[in-house]
Amino acid sequence: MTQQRRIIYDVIRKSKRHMTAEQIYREARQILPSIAMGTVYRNLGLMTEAGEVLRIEMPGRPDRFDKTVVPHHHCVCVRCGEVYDIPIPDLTERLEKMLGAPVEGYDLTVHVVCDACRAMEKSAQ
Amino acid sequence: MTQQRRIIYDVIRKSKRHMTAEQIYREARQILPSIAMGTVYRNLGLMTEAGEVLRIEMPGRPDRFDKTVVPHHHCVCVRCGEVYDIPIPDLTERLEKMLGAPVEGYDLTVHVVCDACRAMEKSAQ
DNA sequence: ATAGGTGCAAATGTTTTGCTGTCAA
DNA sequence: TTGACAGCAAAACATTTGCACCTAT
Repeated sequence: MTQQRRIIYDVIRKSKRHMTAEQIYREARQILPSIAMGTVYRNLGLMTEAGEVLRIEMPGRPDRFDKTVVPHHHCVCVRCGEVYDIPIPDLTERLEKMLGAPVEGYDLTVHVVCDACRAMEKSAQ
Repeated sequence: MTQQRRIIYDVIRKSKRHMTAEQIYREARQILPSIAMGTVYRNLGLMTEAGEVLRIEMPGRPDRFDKTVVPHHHCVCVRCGEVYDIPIPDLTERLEKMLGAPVEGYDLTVHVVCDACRAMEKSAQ
């Protein structure tokens, strides 16, 4: 494990949010200014393959990375774009029942208005 | 409605598949060789906004376009990448119940091995 | 010394956009 | 005739990759 990889991992582990590669890069540069974007992407890919972090993919948005590697679901705020974990059970069996065929997996992103944005809207009106 | 837009729409309407912009472009060029990729994208965007076609977005794959505009779900074959409609009911209420909060919408793509690929695998072994 | 990782820059794939000219209403 | 749209090329955006160099074993 190189210095760079350790820094990238620490950034992800310390963050309460689900960060994009760009955000991780900016944080990592605070610690090691010479680190390159390519190195961040390369290590994120390797760490994802190794199961050390979880890559969250959503249509039309940059990937985000999660320190919690057990499979779980996410929602995205339609106002601010922030991504959060949500406590929803695995739907594979349900989908197989509805579909009547084996399911290899699925992508699910729930669109919501997050608490912060809801509070803001309430105070604004 | 311009000649180009009519052609693009016809290509989508006549196809049994869910085509990418690239595929639509290739088909359209058979009819009007001077048509430009930008024109295809521009019209796909306009037609999507107008509700004339449905844009199917999936992480890491090019968008696909569906002549069936009523909201419904799709699956993607993990072998060949082909996209199909699937008959699954709307999950909004279920998600809201599980989440205990309002849901603005959601993206769901089910990963499967399609019939064609399943048949191929069966005959191969 | 050597296998692998780094930094840099260029390429990738998809999609959008600026601009100038053209066309259909 | 004029506003919308075409064609073209360049830019945008997220991400990957080739390559020469470096660095820990």
